[in-house]
Amino acid sequence: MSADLPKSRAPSIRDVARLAGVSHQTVSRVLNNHPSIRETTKARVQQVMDELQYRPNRAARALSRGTSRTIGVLSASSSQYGPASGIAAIQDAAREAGYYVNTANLTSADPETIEAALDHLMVQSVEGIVVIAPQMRVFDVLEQLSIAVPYVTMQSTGRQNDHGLSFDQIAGARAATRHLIDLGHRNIYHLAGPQDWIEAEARMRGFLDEMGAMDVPTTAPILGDWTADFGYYAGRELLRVRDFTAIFSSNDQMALGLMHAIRDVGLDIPGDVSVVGFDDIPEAAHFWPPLTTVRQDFAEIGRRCVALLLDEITDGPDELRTPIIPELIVRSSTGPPAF
Amino acid sequence: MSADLPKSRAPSIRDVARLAGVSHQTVSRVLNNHPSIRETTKARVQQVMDELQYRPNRAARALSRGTSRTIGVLSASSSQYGPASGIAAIQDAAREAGYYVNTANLTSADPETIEAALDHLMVQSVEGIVVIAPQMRVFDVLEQLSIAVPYVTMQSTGRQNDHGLSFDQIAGARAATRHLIDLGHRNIYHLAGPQDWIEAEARMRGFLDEMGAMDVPTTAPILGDWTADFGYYAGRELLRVRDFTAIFSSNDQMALGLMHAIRDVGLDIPGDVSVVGFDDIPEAAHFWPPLTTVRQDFAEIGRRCVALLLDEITDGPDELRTPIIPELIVRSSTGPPAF
DNA sequence: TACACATTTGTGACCGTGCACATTCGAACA
DNA sequence: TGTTCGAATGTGCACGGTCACAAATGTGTA
Repeated sequence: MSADLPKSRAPSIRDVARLAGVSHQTVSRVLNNHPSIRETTKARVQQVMDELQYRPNRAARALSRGTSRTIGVLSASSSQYGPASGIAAIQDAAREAGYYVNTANLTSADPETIEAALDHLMVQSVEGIVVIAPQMRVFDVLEQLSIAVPYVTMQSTGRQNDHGLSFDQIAGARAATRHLIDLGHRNIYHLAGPQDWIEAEARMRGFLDEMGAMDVPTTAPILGDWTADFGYYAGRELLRVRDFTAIFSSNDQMALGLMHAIRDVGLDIPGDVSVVGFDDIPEAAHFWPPLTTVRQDFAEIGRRCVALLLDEITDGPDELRTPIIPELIVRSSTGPPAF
Repeated sequence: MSADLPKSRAPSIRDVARLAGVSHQTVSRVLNNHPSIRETTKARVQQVMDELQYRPNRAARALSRGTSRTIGVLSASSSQYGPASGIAAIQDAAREAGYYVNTANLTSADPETIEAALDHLMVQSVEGIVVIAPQMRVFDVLEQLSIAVPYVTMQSTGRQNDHGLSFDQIAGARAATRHLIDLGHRNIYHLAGPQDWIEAEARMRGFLDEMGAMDVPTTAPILGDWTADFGYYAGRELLRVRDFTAIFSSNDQMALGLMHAIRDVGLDIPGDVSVVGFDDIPEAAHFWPPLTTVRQDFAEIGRRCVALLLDEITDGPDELRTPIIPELIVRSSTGPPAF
């Protein structure tokens, strides 16, 4: 209410400079804590900045140095637990590193939508992209557009030019499958995720690999859509011909729907049918029965994604690519077969 | 590979102008589709833009017009279903309106954290903020800092200067409570959300109001933390003295934990205890038993938030503030009391 | 043909910051 | 006291758009 008249404009670097009796460049140096600045000068400038409540203008900064300090997130089904925790972790990690995050959601998977979402990110001149929509065709579009910035994804694509962060989905799926085989099951179904999803593919491969390695005959996996609704529907269908004693579901939600269907027809879990999920969402421990599942640490993966991306932006080492080993959480939805 | 030498710089408005044989201002006019531009000129410019793969630079734009076309989201527990769907909806709606979204997560609720998160948003000169972290103290900080931009929240705060979008939580909670009373229950507990949360407060008030209106004696609500784990723990505690026939939980996750605890001690749902949740997360229909709950359309609320905020930014009408009426979804977790 | 007037286009400055380069300052040393 | 050299600071311009204003061009009418 004293000297600070209601200027319409926010204070700029030059306003600070004037009041501190230095040049605007000196103020800039204080901002970026340049080494050769006298302590007294620095203190004086900082005091004026406080008084004026000065905030650097991000747009001007971005324009001037040609770099935005922003990373983009390309994400599908971001209201689900997995993607959502990943996004949250990415945001926290990015903010910690002084970066900003912009997210573009994919509402469908056709090329135009993907392209539009990418455009939305590129227009903001993001310096890198984390892809949480691990559908193969997203990568097709990414490669085809020859995006000018580095990108990483949470899962390994298995392609030549792999930008993936290999959380070892295959090992996780194998552990889950092995658990069922070890319990004595020989008729095991796999409820997979949607075709085209990298995670679904990897988990399916893990299932098939383990079944093959243990010489257990396999039936074709059922392709689902990740939802509990689909799990229920698939369960009802499968139970019309009851030729199995265990099901490995590609995620916890579908497992929940499955268990619902199994109980609906009056069967017991795990007495009649064992169920294994994947992800270990926080609710899984309270399903009925508590669900045996494979824990995936989304937060850790999110953090790694950012670290990897920033490394790539600044051309760092590759050690972050060592895969994360998943953990099988055995609860009460699995047991030996009845006969 | 012809004229476009590998310039290091991205093409600017002036590059386009040169090649199209017009002034840079004309190009700018094409970009902002100014009315008085000859069709032929416009076409020519647009063709050059395509050839050059020109993209307007957002930073330059923001700097020049002093407006960022960005809104901020301040969010807590953003990996949970509710906030996550809200955020996704906000992003979609904002993008549709030509706005960008930046999110800041709150990892804790102490003033410094809140202030830091707000700072993160303000530095990006957001034009408005959607608050999805409806803790009272967040608003304390918001008011105290006298934030220079408009903000809205999904829930009504009940304060004088209300920035809330009134999804009618109280009505929803009353409907849920009424449902239990109508079934004949007279000993009903309420498992509330954390103190300080607006939603928790509103649902609790709805519960108490309805109980009072129907002359049913009330016990003090139990304050939880929204998690299934807590629901389980609270259930175990409550069941040591079994003096109730129904519980109304403030969200579905806690209801899930509750049901887990109830079954663990060998009781039947709804035979011995009825349970009602709140939110209707997609999994609720597949809980065991399928959960009676109050549906909340997070996506719709998210869209409204953006609409309301943009209206406020541009000083529009207030009709969007009419509350959304929630819907009670009756499933199988509720029934008449045993005696 | 000349004039008024609307439509279309151009010119130059400016937004706030960082960079390259120039300058000044101050201490150490001959 | 003059010289040298690194540390500290200043100057001017560039970044890529938009804005206000000026100029050119086109159109209709006397």
